[in-house]
Amino acid sequence: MQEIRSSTTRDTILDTAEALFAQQGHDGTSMRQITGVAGVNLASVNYHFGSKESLVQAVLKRRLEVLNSERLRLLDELEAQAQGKPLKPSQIVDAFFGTLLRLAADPAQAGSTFLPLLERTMTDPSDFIRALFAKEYADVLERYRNALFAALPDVPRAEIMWRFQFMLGATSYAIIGTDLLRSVTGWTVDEAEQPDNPELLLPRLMSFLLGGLRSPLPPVSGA
Amino acid sequence: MQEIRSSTTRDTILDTAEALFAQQGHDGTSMRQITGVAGVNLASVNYHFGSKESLVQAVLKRRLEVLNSERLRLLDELEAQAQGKPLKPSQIVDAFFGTLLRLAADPAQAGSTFLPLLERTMTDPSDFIRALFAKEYADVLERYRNALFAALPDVPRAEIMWRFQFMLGATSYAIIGTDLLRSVTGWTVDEAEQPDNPELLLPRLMSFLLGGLRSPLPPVSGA
DNA sequence: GTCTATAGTCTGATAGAC
DNA sequence: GTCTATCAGACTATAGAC
Repeated sequence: MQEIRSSTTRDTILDTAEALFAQQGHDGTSMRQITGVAGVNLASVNYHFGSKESLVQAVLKRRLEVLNSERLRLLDELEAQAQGKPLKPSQIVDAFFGTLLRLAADPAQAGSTFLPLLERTMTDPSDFIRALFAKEYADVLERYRNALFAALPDVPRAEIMWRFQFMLGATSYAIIGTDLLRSVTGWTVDEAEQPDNPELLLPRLMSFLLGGLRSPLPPVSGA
Repeated sequence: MQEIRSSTTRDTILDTAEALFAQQGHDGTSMRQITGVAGVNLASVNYHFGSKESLVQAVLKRRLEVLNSERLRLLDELEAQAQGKPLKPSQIVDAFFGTLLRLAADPAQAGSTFLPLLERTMTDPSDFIRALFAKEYADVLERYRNALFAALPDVPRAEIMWRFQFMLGATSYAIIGTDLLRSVTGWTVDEAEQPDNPELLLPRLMSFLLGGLRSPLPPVSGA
């Protein structure tokens, strides 16, 4: 499909735009700034991507494809091993949310810049963003939803959906956590650790997510 | 300080801007659009607020003051009742996060429009937004942090901070939950319930948060 | 206090030379 | 494919009449 050694200008634009969008949002970033920092011509964005909107989509899509295909691959693997039996909730949670955090440790995927961007974009109500997410997430969410339903047959499905939503939020804030709590609250981690190191963050998050997922059902769900 | 019966133009601008910011973000909303929808003159924003940036701050500040003073009031009340003994984690969590969700049910505080705006703004890295949050949240977070430390003396403080962060995220996504999961995933709640009814949502969230907060510590924290 | 008119700057996009 | 030059429109902010 693509020549092996293509890509200089196009990828430079993608990388630069990704970094700037993460810092300033796509609204707050002009094409002039992107091309200026990238050292390419202003017109090249329109030549390669057609419009700014398409550039935003391309930036997101490049990473989402990697993220979600890895999630699907892991789920395939787990289900093959289980041979038809339901998976353990912890396996599902790790495959979905752990994959996201492990991506943050992968410089090849620009994890440390892409993940804050992903988080900010998740809550962006623009139509063209919502459309992209709906498309990119459709398969993965369908598969994981069914896996969770099978893993937790006694929990009402509406409850599982809500808890999935809560887990999404906790994970999002885990990703931007270092920035957010520190800047808003001035709280500091007094221990000698790197809080943005996913090897430390992941077990913390997993423990929290599984505690929440398995917690007693609220009175509401006693249908 | 303020005349009892003042406020038409100024409050109309605040209300309109709040609604538009929630839908489109403050970047994506122009003063022309605000004044157009509000039916006031373009120049009146600068007259009443000085600049667009100040208007954004005023919109946020108006609600944050109500939210956080209620949080402080509840904590005062709880601590007075406890007479020096540590509070229960569930009391603290409900006073902090429950107050946020109960605001969503209060039409007088425009909860259903303000809360999505709050969520989107939380992750906005603009300096003038961060400065506002730091200022508005300083007291509340200091008080609640200490209450949690006292309530959970056996849990390492760094762990408590992280779990607080995770709870913030879960709550944020609980607020925008109806929109997010539904539009991105197409998932529907098949039961006959109003998912955005906080009387149903609150117990669900509380159950999840407390399950996460109390879950076994990850190996990391075995310091 | 409210308005009109406009200054001054920025935006995304494109036509056309090379 | 890459560039310059530029268009047409949007923006915030303000000066000044009423």
